[in-house]
Amino acid sequence: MRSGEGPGDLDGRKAYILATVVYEYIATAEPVGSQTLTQKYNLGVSSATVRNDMAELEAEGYLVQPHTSAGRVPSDAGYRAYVDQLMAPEELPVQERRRIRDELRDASRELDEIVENATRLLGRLSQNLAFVTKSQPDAQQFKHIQLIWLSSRTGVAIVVTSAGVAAQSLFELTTDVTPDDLTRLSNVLNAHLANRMLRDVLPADVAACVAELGLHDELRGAVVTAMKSVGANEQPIVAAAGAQNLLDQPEFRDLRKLRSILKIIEEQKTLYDIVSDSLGSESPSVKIGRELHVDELDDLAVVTVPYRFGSHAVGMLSILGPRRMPYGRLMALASGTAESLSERLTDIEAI
Amino acid sequence: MRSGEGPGDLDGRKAYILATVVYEYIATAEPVGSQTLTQKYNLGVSSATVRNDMAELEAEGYLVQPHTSAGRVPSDAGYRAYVDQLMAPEELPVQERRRIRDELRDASRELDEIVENATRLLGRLSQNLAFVTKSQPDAQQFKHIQLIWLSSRTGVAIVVTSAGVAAQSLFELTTDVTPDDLTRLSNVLNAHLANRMLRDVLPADVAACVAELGLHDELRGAVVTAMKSVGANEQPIVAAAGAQNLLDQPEFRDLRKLRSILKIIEEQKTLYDIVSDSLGSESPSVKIGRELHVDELDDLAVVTVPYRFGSHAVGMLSILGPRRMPYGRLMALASGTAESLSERLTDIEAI
DNA sequence: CATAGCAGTCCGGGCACCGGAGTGCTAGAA
DNA sequence: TTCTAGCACTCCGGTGCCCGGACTGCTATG
Repeated sequence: MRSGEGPGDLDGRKAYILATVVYEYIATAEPVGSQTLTQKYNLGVSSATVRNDMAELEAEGYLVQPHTSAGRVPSDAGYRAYVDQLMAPEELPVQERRRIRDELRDASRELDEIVENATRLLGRLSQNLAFVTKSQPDAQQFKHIQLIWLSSRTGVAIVVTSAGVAAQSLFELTTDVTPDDLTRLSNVLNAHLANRMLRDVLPADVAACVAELGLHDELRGAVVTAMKSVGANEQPIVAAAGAQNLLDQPEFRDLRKLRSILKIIEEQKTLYDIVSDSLGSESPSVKIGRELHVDELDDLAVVTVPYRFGSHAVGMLSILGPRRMPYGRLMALASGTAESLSERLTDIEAI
Repeated sequence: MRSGEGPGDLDGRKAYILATVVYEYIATAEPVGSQTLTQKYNLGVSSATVRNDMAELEAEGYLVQPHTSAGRVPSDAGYRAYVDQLMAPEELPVQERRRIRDELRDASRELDEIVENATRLLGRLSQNLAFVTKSQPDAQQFKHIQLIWLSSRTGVAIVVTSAGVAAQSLFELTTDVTPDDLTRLSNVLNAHLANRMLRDVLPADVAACVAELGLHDELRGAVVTAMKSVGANEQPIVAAAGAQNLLDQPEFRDLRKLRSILKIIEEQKTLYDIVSDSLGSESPSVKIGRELHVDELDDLAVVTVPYRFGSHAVGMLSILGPRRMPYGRLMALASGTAESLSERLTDIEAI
């Protein structure tokens, strides 16, 4: 932090003015001037004084001016200070919290579908784009494997993990097996490996099980491949909902920008990258503008909160919207939704 | 067909003029005037004559004028006549056909993923929105069921159909079963029901199998539920790709329109409805403007072609774009992609 | 250190204007 | 008849201009 900058010099009035500018800009999407401020908010000083403070805040990097003789707009640093220090944290009204829970209640029993419903709900409530990312599969626990006999030299392996049924994988052998072989192998594997973390299951463990039954070593490959394939073909982004909400925001007037953003949403990879470093974190995080490290998303921001399945954080629920988003409310909304989602998922696990 | 209208009066020159107007408008997105026409195309008559013909074509409903003293634009009927009678069918160049095949070749082995890749490819090549719908699951063949024992009163049923592994369904019982019970029941079910059409599998059939082994009738419910759930939780739309391409078209200048279209794409239900009546059809179909019966999609059109898995048409590949789309090329492109996709899928089935 | 007043800047909406593209109609030629 | 040439008329849309409004920064003063 350079001297002369940073939170240190956010004394009472200047801090309040910064907060007010951010707040007002979030509400109106118009650059805010000193006069608007003194009129709408009870500052107790004149507009000239506010002007001086705003000039300082600009010099310190918290505000920027779109052009001379325009009002001020927050910079990334301005939003950051707002989120970290100035903003009053919001709570979700009980009533709304209940509504979220209710909406998630009568959803299906399919894991992905529940998560998807939560995402759609969040997209609708937040009036922004909501999306959800699953954590790395190797942070999942191995629960169960079932090898299914199809013909004497082919079969399907189904792997169940702590995140639900997760992968099926065809295999082909050069030697014959019987349905019974596969059943016995399934049982041995389950007995030996159940509840281990997936990343801790080594090919050698599998080989041991295969050898124990005197089966051909080929099967080791089939099983290992199946386990590897958990998550490999699984999309990191389960669902995204509410893209059309973004159009309402004035920052999307520019069609070219809109186009590249739509592309990013559709490709999903970039979205995943954005939240990937918060994956597994237990606390909400906010990224603003440049902090996203994606040129096209310069004036957007993302709020990310974890959700749990049982006791583990297994994924993140995020809201993508204009940098000028109501952080307090969206954070409360995301947290509330994630909480209800976690509860719902945990109910399911209890079966 | 009312007298005085319809293809009947599309004699040589007028038909040619209509075709040219549609062609030109598709290329330029500008209303076409009589002069442009005589200059760019070799009509052999003067612009005045063309004007007269165009006035007639307008009276007959094939063309419309955005406003007095503007050129003409095709109506739904105009496009329809173009597609059905006037347009020269296009073939995909061998080279392009090969490129499509190559792009699909090294894709994954997961069925849904292959289909999704094809959709993305089609979106990219067509520069429009591509999406894919699966046919009703009860048009699928039952292949295999596996009941997996989790605890003495719970388990998972996995149903494999001709469209690939399709559903898993948890069940809970009030009486105990052994892993062996489930394995035996799986075997009996497979022996009795394999290769039947899913819709022809009756609860009574399942009950017979359960009774044969002297198991509790509860299991019938579990199995039937699992079979029902094939496709129930499956999204009718597997993938949609290329929404951002739509932004390039001048017809999407209107943000409100764009917004409602995005919403429709995201919700998917409407997209499904649009193609649902062609599902299972063996031939390509085109729907133009009002024919879609969706107000918001008034000036869009859809091209739909079936793809096969083995010998059955199991889904439809569609392109959604402005009504002013290059029908010939897009139909060729969609057919080509569907063909390569079908081949690829059929290769897989051979395993 | 805060304030009042003032001169200066810049954006953006509104308006009038005009050129261009295209039409329909009528009268005359093939 | 059927086509063509010519003409008057219409309407859109881009351009340039102007002006009001909303700011700011600066300076002088309490």
